[in-house]
Amino acid sequence: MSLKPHTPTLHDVAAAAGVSTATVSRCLNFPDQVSESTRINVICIINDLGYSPNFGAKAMAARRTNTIGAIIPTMENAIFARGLQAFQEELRLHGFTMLVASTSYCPNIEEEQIRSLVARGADALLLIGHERDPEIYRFLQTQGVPALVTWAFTPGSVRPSIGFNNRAAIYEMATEVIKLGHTKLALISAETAMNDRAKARHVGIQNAMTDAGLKPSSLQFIETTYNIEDGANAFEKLMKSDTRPTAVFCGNDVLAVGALRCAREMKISVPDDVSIIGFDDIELAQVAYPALTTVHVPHREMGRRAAIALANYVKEGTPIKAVELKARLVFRETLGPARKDLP
Amino acid sequence: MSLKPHTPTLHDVAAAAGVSTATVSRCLNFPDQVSESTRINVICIINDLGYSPNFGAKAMAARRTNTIGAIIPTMENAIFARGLQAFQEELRLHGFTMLVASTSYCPNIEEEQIRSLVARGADALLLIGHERDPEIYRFLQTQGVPALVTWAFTPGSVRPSIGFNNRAAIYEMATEVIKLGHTKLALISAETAMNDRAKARHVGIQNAMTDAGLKPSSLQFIETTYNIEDGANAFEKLMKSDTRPTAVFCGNDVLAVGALRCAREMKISVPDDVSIIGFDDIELAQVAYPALTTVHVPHREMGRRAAIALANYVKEGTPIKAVELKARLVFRETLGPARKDLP
DNA sequence: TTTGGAAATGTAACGGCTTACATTATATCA
DNA sequence: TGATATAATGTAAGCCGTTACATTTCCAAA
Repeated sequence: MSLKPHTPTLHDVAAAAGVSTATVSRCLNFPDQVSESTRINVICIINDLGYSPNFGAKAMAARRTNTIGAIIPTMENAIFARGLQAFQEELRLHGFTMLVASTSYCPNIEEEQIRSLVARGADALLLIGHERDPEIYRFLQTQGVPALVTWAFTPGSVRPSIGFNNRAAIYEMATEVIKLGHTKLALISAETAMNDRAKARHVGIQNAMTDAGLKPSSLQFIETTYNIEDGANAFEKLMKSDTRPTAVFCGNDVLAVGALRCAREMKISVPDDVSIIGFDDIELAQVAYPALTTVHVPHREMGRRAAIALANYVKEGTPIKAVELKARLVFRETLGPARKDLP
Repeated sequence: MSLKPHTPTLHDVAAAAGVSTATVSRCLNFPDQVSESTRINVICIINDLGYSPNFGAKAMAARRTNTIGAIIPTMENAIFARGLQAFQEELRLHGFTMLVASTSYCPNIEEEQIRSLVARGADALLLIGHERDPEIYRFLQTQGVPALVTWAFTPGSVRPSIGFNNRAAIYEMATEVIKLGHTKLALISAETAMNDRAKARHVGIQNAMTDAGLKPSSLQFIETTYNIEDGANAFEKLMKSDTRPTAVFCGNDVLAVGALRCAREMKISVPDDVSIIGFDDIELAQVAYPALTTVHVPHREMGRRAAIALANYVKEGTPIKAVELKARLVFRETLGPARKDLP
């Protein structure tokens, strides 16, 4: 019912400028193919009329959108924001626009979003993690839309990815934790269904336990969604259990901060009574009190590299090479030696 | 150069199904106008072929996209995330899709994003705050794209908005602060250029000071960008000045948390030595230590209402009514009485 | 059997832009 | 000055859906 007051089109501009639509189009897309006088004239008219090219028509005619879609699990916490920011900035340097969609960690919504972005003409897609219905990969195949997986790097995976080895990273951290004398470990994880990163982290800790002579089955494991509140709840449960762990790994910093808050409320001292370990190293981790020991994920670097790879692929057809980045352990204040005086 | 393996089109489906394109189109958009046998047949073929309608073509033909754009200053902190989440959820209920773009608080980028979303066929736009180049409003006018302003409610504004009165909210908080004996106040603000919310908050504090008999000019005022780091830096500067304030207002919780961190590093006790007040009440505020006294902004409600208003406007032409929501003061631990023993 | 109307389907114009190809204007050189 | 290369512009055929309108099919009632 919106009273569209006839949006100006290329034709209107062309008519007003006394040139053909082709010339106007060239003014916009290949300015140097047009004589200066014509160009200036046309540009003025475009401004006067408030003309703006219709994206749909343009995409259809050019069979190219210069748009790359990014589908992330959530925007509600900063975990993906930084990587995405870098992704976007780099993309822009290459003349691409980013379209974001979020899935709330739900595979169905993710599928829907993928279809939506493809329909919108995304020239390529950035996806988080490998694990999804093969049907989706097939769909992308038929549509001819390349997809790059990031935030994960699984050695030997079929699909190229730019990310880090989640398993190895947490393995390293767990090993350090165990060295400090911790034997009773717990993990507050994201839901592992359709989440290869979460699975890898789970396995990584278990591997470290095995290699250190601990029984991996003794790892207390809670799956939850990714909110501060959830972290607090899970932590409380852990602390009230009769096999209270001395070190609690968290699937991410958000969860860890929730755990930290809960510890404070319960008057449990961190790290004296219990150590808490995060994952991601978002800003929150430094601000938390005590500051969070965590695994630093190279968000920006991942985003940047992904953008370059995708841009080059779309523009030049350069094949995408898998890149393994390194996650780094960051020791701050929430990790300490295991308490010995407990039962 | 991407080897598009001929994306299937409506024609392909029609040919394969032995029907006309119109019938296929109807199967998709008005299934009940098609006989069941035809429909099933067509749907199967669609799946086999992996057909997905081309958004651009669809938008052009239907002259409607069912897409509403949202342009926010930043995704890097959670301030807008929650409101947007609610916006999106509600939009979805009405059959609309949301497209987000962020501006890094830069007017030029905002303009660019507005044009981009309009070009992409957004049926309407959600904007943060009133203040922007009038040229942009004119552009939206010619393009026939309605825009709704949110996150702000300025009484008597020409343009309808759904938000809260930034000035009044902080006025109320400042009045409480002054009641606690604070006379030396400071404000760490976002840049106020082209940011009516920031301006309103500045004015609100000054109004409260005036009304309480304080000189508004004594308010120490620092403008900065919106990162934790910036909050810390600004706070440090304030604490090192020779007119050290006893209460520091922050433009948002992110800045406040930065200030808090700095205070900890400088061994300044909060709230004994200095009070810190945030704005927004994002999750961070509860997690901070000490927990942040702040102004609770009804993010979700704003998002929801905005979605309803916009959806109804686009679908039925229902005029958009301005709505004033209430912000609420949340007293936690970072606000205390002014210290009396200081010079 | 005929007939009228509803249901199902088909036809084709249209939407706004790009671009290959054709045409015209301008500059360059012998 | 005329021939020719080059720059500038124009023409018109798509791109892929939707939808008004036309046509065909089907069924029930007469």
